[in-house]
Amino acid sequence: MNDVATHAGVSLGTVSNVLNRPSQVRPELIARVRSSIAELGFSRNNAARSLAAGHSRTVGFVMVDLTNSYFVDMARGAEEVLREAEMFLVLANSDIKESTQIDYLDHFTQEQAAGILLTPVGGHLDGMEHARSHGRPVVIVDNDPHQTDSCSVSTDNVQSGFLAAQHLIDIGRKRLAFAGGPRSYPAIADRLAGARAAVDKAEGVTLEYIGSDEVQAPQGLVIGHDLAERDRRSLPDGIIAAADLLALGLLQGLISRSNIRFPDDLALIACDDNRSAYDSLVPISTVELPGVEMGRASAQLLLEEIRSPDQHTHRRVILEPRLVARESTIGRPRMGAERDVARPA
Amino acid sequence: MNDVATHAGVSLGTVSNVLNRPSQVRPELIARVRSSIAELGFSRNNAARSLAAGHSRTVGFVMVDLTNSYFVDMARGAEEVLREAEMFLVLANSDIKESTQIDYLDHFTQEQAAGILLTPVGGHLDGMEHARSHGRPVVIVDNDPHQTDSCSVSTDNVQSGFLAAQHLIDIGRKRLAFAGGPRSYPAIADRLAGARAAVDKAEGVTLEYIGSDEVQAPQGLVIGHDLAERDRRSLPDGIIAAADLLALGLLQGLISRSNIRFPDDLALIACDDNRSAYDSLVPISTVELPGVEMGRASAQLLLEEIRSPDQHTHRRVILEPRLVARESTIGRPRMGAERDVARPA
DNA sequence: TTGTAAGCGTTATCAT
DNA sequence: ATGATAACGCTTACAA
Repeated sequence: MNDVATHAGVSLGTVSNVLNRPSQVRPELIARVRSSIAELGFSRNNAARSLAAGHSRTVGFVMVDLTNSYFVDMARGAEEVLREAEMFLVLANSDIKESTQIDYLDHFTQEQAAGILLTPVGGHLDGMEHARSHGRPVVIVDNDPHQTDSCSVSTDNVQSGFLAAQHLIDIGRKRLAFAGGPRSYPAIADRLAGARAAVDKAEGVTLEYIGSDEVQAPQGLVIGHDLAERDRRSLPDGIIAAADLLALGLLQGLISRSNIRFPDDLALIACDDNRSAYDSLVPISTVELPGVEMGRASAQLLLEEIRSPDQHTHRRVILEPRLVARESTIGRPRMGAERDVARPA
Repeated sequence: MNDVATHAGVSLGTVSNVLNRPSQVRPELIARVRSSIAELGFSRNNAARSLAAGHSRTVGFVMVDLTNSYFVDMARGAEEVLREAEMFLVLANSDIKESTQIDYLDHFTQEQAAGILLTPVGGHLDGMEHARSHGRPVVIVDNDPHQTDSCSVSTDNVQSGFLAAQHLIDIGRKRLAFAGGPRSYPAIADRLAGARAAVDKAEGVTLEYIGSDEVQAPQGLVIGHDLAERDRRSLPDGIIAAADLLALGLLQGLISRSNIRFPDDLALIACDDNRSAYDSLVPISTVELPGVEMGRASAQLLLEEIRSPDQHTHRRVILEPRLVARESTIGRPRMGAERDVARPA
């Protein structure tokens, strides 16, 4: 920047002003400085900026699972609002390891990050306090810690389960099942509770619980295979899967080992939407989590705290999920002359 | 750090030495300083470190596609070797947008990143030169620019296609098809060329090309549906899919609309492994890209250039893919008494 | 409106 | 082995 000043024949301060407060500089000088910058190929030094300013223009996002589109959507949402604020979002993969999460939290703290977004591994907030105590605002995402001195943005999992079950009830299903576990995981427990609430509210509808120790595709496949063995009368006519990969596996397990048709014989709906799983066979209905909106909301809360740390008061934002009905519950859109899917014979 | 020095009753320089060169400090003082650090809850300021040192200890990875496990594997591999070197890896999502890629490249440059890893969007290297000219080492990943002043790490796509086709030939398939496009995409063209090479080398084996404008699941589904319409004699007995999601769609399209059995009637193998797609139905054979190894290799090249910028000479590393035979080509492992899969009637 | 100069918290180079 | 001290390149008063 010194070189630029010399080259443009102005002082260091003026160059800084051109960069940060151009309105306070004579147009003529602005032009001169700008052309010097271009000519010299000058690039600002953020280390120096951060040191002088006391914080960087970077927000760090410590993420649990990069391969899940839900989280990537959050990153997109957050990036969008940060970009408007002329800040950058960088990601760190905690890879579901608590110690890695702490490492990155510390790293962003040392980097003087403007703020930190955190999807806590298994709800663990360790390391967050350290970041806060060093002046780094933190927003908890996809997790509602109920009790904490940070803002948080999460989704209403009870509502997810409720919407899913209600949808099945609305299309006339009576014998529902909720598939997925473990129930010790709050998100799962909440969804189950929501489903139960919807069922209890309805007349003559039952809810069966089918557990699993994870909610990935393989567990779904196993459940699907098990269901395929059942005699038809004991089969549920509507299933709520705790997660979409589980639903995907379940669907495939059932289709490959039975003649059960979706949604005619069985309607299937998932909670949570990892889009990568849906481009196939029978598009699965889902209660979609508002990933992008969550990202936006968290970035906004973060910006608020960054800009006015004093008058800022923490908030817990809970966003509502949205029902997306697809073929697995409402069947094919009636247009065109395509053959039915999932009807092998 | 000044506070620590005062608190421990030593000089600033000594604190710095305890942190960076403890071997040159008397054990007694080390202990004293360390306990002061703990007591004061001191956290280093990386902005200051980077400013003084001329570079940070952070490597930036500008990634095209976060939701693909292939790239996330690279991040894991790179992270592993960087961690040993006491450096950090942070990720930026270019989201397949060239302008975003450039933005992040500039950002990491300004941040004085120790180095940059780049999976170029559509092979575009714009912005890289700028980073280099400002002293930031860059390693190109998953792309072989043949001509450039950077190290690069890529996979041998021709070999991918070759291995896939050879595997089908080895298990006795004669009428092969290669599915996927567009051929203007180098990775696809190379895989096709490799497949062709294997076919040409074999006796009495033919290769059909089935194009598509993308290699995602929906295109696979369409191809699968089309194939289901064919009369059985004109059907290939072995298919190489240009990418795994394409293969997944293809498999599902075929299973849902025909009685074709895998691998009995048709053997299916994919190039490229996005693991998220494989936990289902018929596990699909694939020619796996060595994501983790690529990440490790790129980080190593980067470290080399970071540590000795002068005597460093650029290298192009090309890693070999690996055949992973699964059920879609070699059938079920013969153990246990499980029913056959994919045999609806 | 523009220039001057004092930090920001380290690293690294000197003496000691 | 330790203590001073000069950069590092910017931001931000404050002075002109």
